[in-house]
Amino acid sequence: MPGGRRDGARSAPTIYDVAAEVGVAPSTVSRAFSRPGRVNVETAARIHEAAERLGYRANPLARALPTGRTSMLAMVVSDVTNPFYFQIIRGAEAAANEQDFTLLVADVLEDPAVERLALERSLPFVEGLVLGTSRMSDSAVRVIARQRPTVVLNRVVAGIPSVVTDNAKGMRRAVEHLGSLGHRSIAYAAGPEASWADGTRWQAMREAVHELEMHAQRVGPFPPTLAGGALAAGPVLATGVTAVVAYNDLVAIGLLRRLRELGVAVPEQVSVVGFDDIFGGELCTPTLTTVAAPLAALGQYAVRMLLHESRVRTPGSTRPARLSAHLVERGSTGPAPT
Amino acid sequence: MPGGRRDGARSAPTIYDVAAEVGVAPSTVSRAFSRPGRVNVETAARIHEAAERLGYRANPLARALPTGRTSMLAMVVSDVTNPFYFQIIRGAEAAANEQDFTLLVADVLEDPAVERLALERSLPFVEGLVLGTSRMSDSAVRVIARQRPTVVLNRVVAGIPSVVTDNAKGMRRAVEHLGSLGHRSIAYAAGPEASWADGTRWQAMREAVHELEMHAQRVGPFPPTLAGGALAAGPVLATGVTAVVAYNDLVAIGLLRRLRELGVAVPEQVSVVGFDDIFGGELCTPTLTTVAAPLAALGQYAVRMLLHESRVRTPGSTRPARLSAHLVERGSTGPAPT
DNA sequence: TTGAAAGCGCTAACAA
DNA sequence: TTGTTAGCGCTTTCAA
Repeated sequence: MPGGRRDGARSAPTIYDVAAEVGVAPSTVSRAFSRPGRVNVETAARIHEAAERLGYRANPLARALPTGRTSMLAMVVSDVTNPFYFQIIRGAEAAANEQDFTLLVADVLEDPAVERLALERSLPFVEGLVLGTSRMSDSAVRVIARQRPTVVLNRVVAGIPSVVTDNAKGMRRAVEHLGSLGHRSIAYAAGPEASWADGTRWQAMREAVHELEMHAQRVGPFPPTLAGGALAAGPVLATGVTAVVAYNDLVAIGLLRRLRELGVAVPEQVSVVGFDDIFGGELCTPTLTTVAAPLAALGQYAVRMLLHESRVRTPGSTRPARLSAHLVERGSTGPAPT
Repeated sequence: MPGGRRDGARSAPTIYDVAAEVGVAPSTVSRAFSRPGRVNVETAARIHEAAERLGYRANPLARALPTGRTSMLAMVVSDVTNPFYFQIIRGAEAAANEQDFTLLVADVLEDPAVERLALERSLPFVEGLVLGTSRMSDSAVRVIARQRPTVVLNRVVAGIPSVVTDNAKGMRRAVEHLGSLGHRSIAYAAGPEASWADGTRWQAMREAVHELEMHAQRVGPFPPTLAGGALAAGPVLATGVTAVVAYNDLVAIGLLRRLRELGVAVPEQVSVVGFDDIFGGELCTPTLTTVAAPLAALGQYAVRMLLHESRVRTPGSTRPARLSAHLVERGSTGPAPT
């Protein structure tokens, strides 16, 4: 007796129990649930009534075996403790729940080996996945995407659907903001060189300063962490700029704190702008002006794309969906010193 | 042809393919993987070799159907965006991975209805669950626990295994610290009244001040959020105490910020202590002195208990495991004003 | 519209 | 130690 259940402790009712109760075939019960409309309304009613009475609940595992439909999606994030993901996860989860899917969140600790393992573990259970800032190579991503519908977040991989923040527009807003405060010479405290976001942000800054007749220089790269931000302080000061845009908020906050330790007044002497608008940006002193990425929307949109893709069974548009960012002006930016 | 796979696109190899390749029965292949040792070493070797060659991967869904073993655990948290959970989740995930389990994280948005839905959705897939700060009633928790091995976090439910922070000892440390700084009269900015942690923390403060011949008063309750902390500022100041311990870090940080807006110097005029040591406590100004809950350990321990329990198939000890907390002294506490 | 029957891929008694 | 066989609970073809 496999499963070791039918004995003693009454196991959960199955379609067989319901079928017997109503006096129809199990397949009819199955149909009544999985494709309503393909069964006589009256029969269906009796089936549902009996199911209700018996406390029947479909066993998703049993359903998944023949169909592959688990109603689960995975979201792989490089680091769950990174506040950057909070809203993204929440948005993704909301979108998944909306369509009766469960979201599996896998934390890969910024470690490619862990990432591979997590993927291997969850892949068989899920109908699709969204890769948040994956550390895998483009080709590795493509290998995954061949096995399950996949959407990548904040990165562009040729041939794979993706949803990204409109970094260019966001950076543009930041530069305009600084320009309007009288800053002419600004710096970019760069993040990991391998990062897609880093590349687009710096590129966008160059274009923006050009148009606005300002001047930009890049310092770094630095780790995308508080510590990285602290590291950036020296190099940034060395450039003599009056404002700096950091790769992300963590770097910006780290920078803020270090500048403070060095006795450099923010924003009086140097203005600082972050990127992403994570939790924490308004805890620090001064509060952080930052380019707010549409975090929740990113997660939500990615899941919707994924579900759409897996429904229509076709790769879908491969042109990245660009969600716009906006500037949140807080205390870390001010008029350029004279 | 159910499953709609066997056609065209070659579907993943199964134990049948491997069995045919090696010339043994499928059940032998099954055994070779699921209970090594119960098969001739040499046969096993040939099986593994062939499996490797064919790229065979066990289908966990198929395994789960007859056995109920999905190798998945669920962790239900009241709010994924609450920094309190970051390390807990990570600890839990690490412990799960250690034993080849996948952790499903479900965010229930502090909403009992969502919680019920999430539970309903994930329950059939998992072999056990840890309930992090569940909003459910004790009896609802017991209902769940009857269906799957369950461990509750930071809460004590009679008859259910749980792992909690040693709030009493933690609070004791905080009070001692304040006492040693010369504070004699302190306040507790309370959290939700329904919260188990809130009750034990306040209770512990009363005992500690009693022993140390200090004086304590309780203000609140306040929502366990930044906003709640801001709300607490007025009432706290009204008490005339020189130090306050907040229900948690979020409240403490909110309080810190509001005090600052009100022109009250921290720690010169009032010392503030938080609870939990979440990310953010060292971003604020001044940095936050806090009782550090063993977050990662909590998650880790909970999962280990769970796995143990589900292995031995017996409810296990129902006495809460108490993990100790320690005080992190930072900038928000200082000598009592004279 | 419904029923019978054959799987999905794996596990586990039981017998050999 | 291995093979045979009967499921796990559901879906889906095919025929009625």
